[in-house]
Amino acid sequence: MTTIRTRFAPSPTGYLHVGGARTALFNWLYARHTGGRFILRIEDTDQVRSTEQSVQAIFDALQWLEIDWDEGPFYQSQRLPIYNNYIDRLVTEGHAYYCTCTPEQIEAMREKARATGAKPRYDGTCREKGLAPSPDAVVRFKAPLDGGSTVVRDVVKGDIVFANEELDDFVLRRTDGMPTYNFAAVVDDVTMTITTVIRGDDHVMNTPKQILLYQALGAPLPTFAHVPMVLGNDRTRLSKRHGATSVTAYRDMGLLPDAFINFLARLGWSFGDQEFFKRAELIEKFSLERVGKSAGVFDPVKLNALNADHIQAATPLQLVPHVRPFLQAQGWDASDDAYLQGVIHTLQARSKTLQEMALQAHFYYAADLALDAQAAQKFLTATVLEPLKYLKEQLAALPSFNEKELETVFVQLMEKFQLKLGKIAQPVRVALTGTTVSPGIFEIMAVLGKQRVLERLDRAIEYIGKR
RNA sequence: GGUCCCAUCGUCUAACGGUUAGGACACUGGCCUCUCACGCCAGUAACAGGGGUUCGAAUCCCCUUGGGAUCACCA
Repeated sequence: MTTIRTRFAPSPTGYLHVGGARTALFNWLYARHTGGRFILRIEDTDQVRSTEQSVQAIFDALQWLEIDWDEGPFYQSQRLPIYNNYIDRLVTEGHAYYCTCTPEQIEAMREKARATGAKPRYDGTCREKGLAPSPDAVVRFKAPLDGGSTVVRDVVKGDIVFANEELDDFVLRRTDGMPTYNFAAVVDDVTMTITTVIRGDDHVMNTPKQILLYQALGAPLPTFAHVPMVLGNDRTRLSKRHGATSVTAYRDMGLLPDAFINFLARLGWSFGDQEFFKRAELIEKFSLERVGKSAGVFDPVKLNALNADHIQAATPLQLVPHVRPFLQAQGWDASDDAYLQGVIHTLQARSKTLQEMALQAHFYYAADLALDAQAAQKFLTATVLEPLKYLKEQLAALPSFNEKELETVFVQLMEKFQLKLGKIAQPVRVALTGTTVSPGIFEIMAVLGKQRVLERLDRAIEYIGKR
């Protein structure tokens, strides 16, 4: 049994988008599942569109997703000698040839073909000329002229047959000396001994060309797995119009990386009825056989729901490093880990995103908490003045501040003033949080601690006295 | 337009010839309850259409329709 070797080969022409992330994920999962190797390769042969920042953006996104690679990153721009070697070999063996037709001539060819209703393709002008290398010559592949066909054996799509006459003599190396995508990808996959090519199904039309190249090179074919596209809500290719497509944008919105990969995995892949997967579970259960064939719509609502599940399933300790940046972005000093864990514990079940959690944590960190005018007006009334004063006294006398004891104090208070919990809870909530919506008041008090609670009760009592 | 792929609730999907077509998100109702959530229970909702094959089709075949991908010296 040979070791499985997969690769993710993005072109650095922008940030890593959702579809690319899923391709990377599937390759990574498959390699991890099979105990194979996952290779990262940067396809930067497009000199004008490739940028340094894009490479960095891809690294950042993969790092956030915790998708690590075993080999690379390899840069195609640094492998020119290798491609040139194979070009020479292909030319001497008669599989490729130099061509000096200009782009204008090619365009004219296509125009003519279109006019007569034929397929726009290279007409083979230089095919048999036996031209020598020159600065303005490209190298073209000699596509087979036999009326044969090339079949792509795809693990997710099944066998796909292409008539060879659909192919033309495509360019392998440009006049600037750079290899083209199909050629560089094949040479790399051959030399890196990639066993399994997993990529978006927008690449199926390239595959017969690549198979022909494998054959010309005398190299064994890898297994192909073309995974379906990710669509926007209008069933067209996902783009900016549909909202964020950059992976790191989801990080910044407060998604957990494990939730994001869970969502991405379930978009196109399934394991019975199971929706929730921890990372290790994904690795354990992933298989190419269970990848579906049809394109799926990216649903941010479901992504958030799954994120909420992952937030709930995590421990406060695990969430600390993920939540802290969002708190800091709000301007809070979130350096106290123990306090933060308490905060997280009370907010976990109420937050779909880390961003939401940070917003809801406002009252835990605001030094000079403002009371919502409407809430104060409605709940901080004269009738609760005495109960609040009593509460403050009782709490001040409490040796420790835990939920059980706090509850006991409230039971006594309710009895003494003949109040239902519903009548006193909201005023207390407003006093402590400034609003009418929050976690349970006992848990809040336990986290806030005696000092803050007493201060805030004081301020509420003061407020009532002034109205 | 040529070539190629795809087709189950609004969305993600299960089903691998025999099920009252299941689950999840969303939505609606109820329960729980100190607010909001969480949780629990219940409900609405799908096999694109037409032909075959078969005792029996969501499942296999063909056609139609609809959607998508791709047709570069981009990747």
